[in-house]
Amino acid sequence: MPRSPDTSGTTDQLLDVAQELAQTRGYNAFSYRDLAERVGIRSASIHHHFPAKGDLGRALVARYRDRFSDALRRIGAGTGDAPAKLAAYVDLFRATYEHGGRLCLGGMFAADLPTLPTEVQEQVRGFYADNEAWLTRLLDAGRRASQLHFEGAPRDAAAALLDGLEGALLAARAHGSSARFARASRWLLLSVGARS
Amino acid sequence: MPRSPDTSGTTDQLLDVAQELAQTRGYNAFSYRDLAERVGIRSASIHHHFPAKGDLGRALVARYRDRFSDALRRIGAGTGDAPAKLAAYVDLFRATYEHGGRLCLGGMFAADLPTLPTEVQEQVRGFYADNEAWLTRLLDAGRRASQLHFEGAPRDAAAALLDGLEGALLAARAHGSSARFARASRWLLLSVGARS
DNA sequence: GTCTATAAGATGATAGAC
DNA sequence: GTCTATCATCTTATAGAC
Repeated sequence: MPRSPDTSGTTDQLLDVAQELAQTRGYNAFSYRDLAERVGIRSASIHHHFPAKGDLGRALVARYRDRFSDALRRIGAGTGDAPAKLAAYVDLFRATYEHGGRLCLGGMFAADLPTLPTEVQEQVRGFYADNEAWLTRLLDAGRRASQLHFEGAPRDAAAALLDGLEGALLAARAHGSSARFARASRWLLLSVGARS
Repeated sequence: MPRSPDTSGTTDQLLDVAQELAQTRGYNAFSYRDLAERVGIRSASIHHHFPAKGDLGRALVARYRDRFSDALRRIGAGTGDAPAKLAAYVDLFRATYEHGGRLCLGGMFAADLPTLPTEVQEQVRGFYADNEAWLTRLLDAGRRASQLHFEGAPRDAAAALLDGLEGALLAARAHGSSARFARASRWLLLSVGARS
């Protein structure tokens, strides 16, 4: 009988390693050779899985975006109130930093944007759109339910929240401090009136 | 009689062009050849001004940090109240985006951090420290004077503010929209009770 | 201070054998 | 699906002439 989806296939292994390098060093600071050495095959073999580096980049953001959307759906379907869901959202970013000091792939690729193939650029914009839309809905509903308290448009607060978290990852890694992330993110929650 | 400091010397020209490329594409996505073509000399000649790329990187952040500190001093020495000074601070970042969709060099190099020579890494951390210290003082004084209104430690608000602005530049460029920056930054000002 | 010439190594990529 | 071999190009960097 067939096993559950073999997640250790070479393609997945390549994606896993490439994602780590992309989140840590950025799109332009890792090579097929870097991947090859860590996965244990020759760099030429990678082209069988991803003919061009742009194909790898596209697959990378597409998968990241899918997984992130899944996480948002899981949080949204949960039983907690808006502050709890917001805390769970923040925790997604905290976990990213704890995972070897990684940045959000969306944020990292946003920094690399003009150097990326256009299809990858579009995926990055999609990642931002996903997050802003989800956050806007959560903030709006939370305020209507008097669970959150802030001034201004939910859409603006959502943008500021996402940007704050992306920036907090950047700063936390620069400081080499998870506490630095915690301080900035705690304040963000406070600023939308999410008492915890 | 000698002219005022010749700012169009080759070294300065190289720094100017390198800064633009660094803010736009990142440290690893521009080469001595890119600089050479734009400045109109041969790439080998650049090594006379900056023997290794790390020297260029260090000079780049050092100058950026100096200029930024000057701007902070100017704002701090101004006559306005805390909300006005905060708005002027935000405007520094807005102007960066308007200047050809550039990111903050500090934020961009924070994204490139692990690929940077260690001396450059230290300068980047220094940039963050400069900004956090300056913002902390401003926020603290502003709240004591009842010109700003927010909860939590000024140091945490300062971190969140800086991170929000770095992230807002990233997002604005991804969206190709100065309005996107305006929305996020306006909300940030609102969140510290800076009525404008 | 800028040039030509040159180097060693990296990079993304292809062809073709196994 | 992975390998060896090979490629053109790019990248940082040096030596030495002008």
